[in-house]
Amino acid sequence: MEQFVKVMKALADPSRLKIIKMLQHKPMCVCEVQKALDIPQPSASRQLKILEEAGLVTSQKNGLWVNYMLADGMDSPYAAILIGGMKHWFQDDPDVVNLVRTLPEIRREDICKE
Amino acid sequence: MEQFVKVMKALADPSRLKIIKMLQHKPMCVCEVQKALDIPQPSASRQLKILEEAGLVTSQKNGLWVNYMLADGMDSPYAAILIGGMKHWFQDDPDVVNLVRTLPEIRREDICKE
DNA sequence: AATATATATTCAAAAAAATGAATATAGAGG
DNA sequence: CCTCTATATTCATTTTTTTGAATATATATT
Repeated sequence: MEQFVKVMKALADPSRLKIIKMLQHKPMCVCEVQKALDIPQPSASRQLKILEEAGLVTSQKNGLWVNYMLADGMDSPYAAILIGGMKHWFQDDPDVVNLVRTLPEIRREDICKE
Repeated sequence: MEQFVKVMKALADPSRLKIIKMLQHKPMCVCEVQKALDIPQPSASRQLKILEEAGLVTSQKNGLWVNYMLADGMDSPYAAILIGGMKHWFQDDPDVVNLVRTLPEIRREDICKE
């Protein structure tokens, strides 16, 4: 029940939902998320951590970068069903539509060196 | 997305989860919930309201009593899938097991007139 | 080793949510 | 109309989350 509550809390936030919607399209590093949502870097890092601790997202280190991607939900039935549902939900949300549209332009090579 | 967040927040609380687990067995009025969870009456009322506003629970007035029961989720796909999942989840949680075991003894006729 | 960069953490302040106590409302019955 | 009872609401307080700013860590490069 504790783990379920953790998943619910992680998903009870629009920024984090947007992150998940973006990760449905491609893995992203912290600075890409930061840029896409136009939030400070520590904030992006924290949101991703919350999602990861809920089992909704996993990360993979690659040198200096950390790739965050959707979890498969194998270890949490709660995470699994929500990740599944979210594939279809919010497709028409204006914010999400916009975000996803700008996604191809968000590339770490262009963005993070500033 | 706003509605989804509301559902997540409603479910991010152990007391409210327990209420849902109880409602899987029978409709309950406020004072039954109050007694089952051993919480103050206003607290029971508020928790039920939060669940209702999230579309997870509906209510039906019957004279002085208000019957709360699980929603069918017809108006919210989010609520629907969570209500569905929760039929199977937490079945082994000690708190839930105990609660459900005491449930037959919680009857408004015996309890509320005090 | 020194520097640069992507990410993470800490800590204080702000915002949001939960709780308890008191009180209000609404319907039933005399 | 008055009272009783189940439920709802309000308000002040406390607890929990969130946020921003500053700083720390880790890895790559020179």
